[in-house]
Amino acid sequence: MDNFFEKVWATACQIPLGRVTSYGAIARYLGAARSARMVGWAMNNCRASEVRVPAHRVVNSKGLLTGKHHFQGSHVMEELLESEGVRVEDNQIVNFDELFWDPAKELGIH
DNA sequence: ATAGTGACGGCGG
DNA sequence: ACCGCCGCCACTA
Repeated sequence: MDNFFEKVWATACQIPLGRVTSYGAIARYLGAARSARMVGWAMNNCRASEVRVPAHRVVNSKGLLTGKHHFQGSHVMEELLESEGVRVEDNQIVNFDELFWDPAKELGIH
């Protein structure tokens, strides 16, 4: 439907395995710096997408898994991250600053 | 049409 | 460094 959602999904799909990013980073990359919440909404709507979106690699700026409740299970998000080598401790990604992947920095500033 | 809410983020106290 | 308030945008009651 809306191209914005597809952009968010496409950006999320660019996240390398074992790396993570934040809603705000994606929002900035898409030129909608003040619409971080919309990115979250797009993630919520990603189930409508025909493409599998690694929404578990997207967290808030603090590396907190605030959206895990929206997954099928309450701890699926953690296990997915753990299976990719990302250490999660009490809804908090360990070494978040080191695992952080900025699309604007890696893919180029829009 | 107005008000409240939310997978966020930045700024001020 | 921690806590709280405000701004943003789309959706729902």
